[in-house]
Amino acid sequence: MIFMTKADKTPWNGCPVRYAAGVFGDKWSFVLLRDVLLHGKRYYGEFLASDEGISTNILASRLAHFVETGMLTRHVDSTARNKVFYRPTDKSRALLPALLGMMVWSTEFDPCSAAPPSFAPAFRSDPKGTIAWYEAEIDKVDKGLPAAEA
Amino acid sequence: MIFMTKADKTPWNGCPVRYAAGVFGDKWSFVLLRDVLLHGKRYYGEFLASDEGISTNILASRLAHFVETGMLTRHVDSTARNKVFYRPTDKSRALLPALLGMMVWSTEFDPCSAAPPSFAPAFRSDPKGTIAWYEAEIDKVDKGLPAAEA
DNA sequence: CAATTCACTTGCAAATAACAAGTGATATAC
DNA sequence: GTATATCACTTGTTATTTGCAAGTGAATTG
Repeated sequence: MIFMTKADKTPWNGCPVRYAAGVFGDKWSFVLLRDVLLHGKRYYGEFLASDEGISTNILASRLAHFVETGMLTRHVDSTARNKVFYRPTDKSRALLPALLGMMVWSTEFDPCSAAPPSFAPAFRSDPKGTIAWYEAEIDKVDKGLPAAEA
Repeated sequence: MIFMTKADKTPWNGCPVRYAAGVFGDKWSFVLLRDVLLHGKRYYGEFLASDEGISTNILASRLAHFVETGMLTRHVDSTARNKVFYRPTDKSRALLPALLGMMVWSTEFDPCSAAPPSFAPAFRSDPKGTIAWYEAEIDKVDKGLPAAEA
């Protein structure tokens, strides 16, 4: 479990910010959420292949943590049983608004931002519509996955 | 600098999620942002006193990182020159929407959440108004601070 | 002017991350 | 049907980061 110190015997005793920090408060969780929610990645091998170069042990531990915390569910690919994929749950999908909000912030303050200039204005003028668009993309990806199997 | 690995020579080359992870993608940054933006804390001693029990070296390094990345400015208290306070900048204040979004998410999914039940509905029905309320609280706190001095 | 407060710094032990090299299960090629 | 390759991890080792305790020097208080 991320986030437990001496002064913090009870895991996070109700503070929402600390709860969030416990679930995804580290850099690799950020990029995994991006890959799942924004880039349509589902397979272990896809996560491993992303530009940041996460190492296999860290990837495995973060995926396990996300499964434990109900952010992802793990499935064996029924058409290729040596492959494994992870699906976002309602809980992780519900982070989309916050994640998009962070991205708007980054595009505003990162001088090197490579986000399309239309993104921040679009989100600001119609946040619900923008979120709905990403939700629909997630649905499309998940429709293309093999039948779920624990 | 947070977030540099072998495969990541150029700091974050444009990805907004990675930029965000580099600036505040660790658990202590989350709670410091909470303390500054939501709890009106400004002084080194106030941050140190928060429930989580951050240690002095980590606090110093995180504050320095926030100053480097333009999230906070450091000031010597002109009425007590052995005390130091940190003010949020426009950049950190601009994170309020994302931070509040995370908190809404936490209150929805943390079974132990101690957030007032009115918070999430209030934010959902009037996000701009809720954000404006927190902005105003920040302004109030900053008005009470001694004259800025580098 | 002695004791205290304050914002850090330093040193060290423990935890975590990064990297490299397996391992066992499944899948593909012949 | 067997050899090879692919896949999702584990394991082991080293490097980096964290956490804790104990300073340190400047400024303040008594």
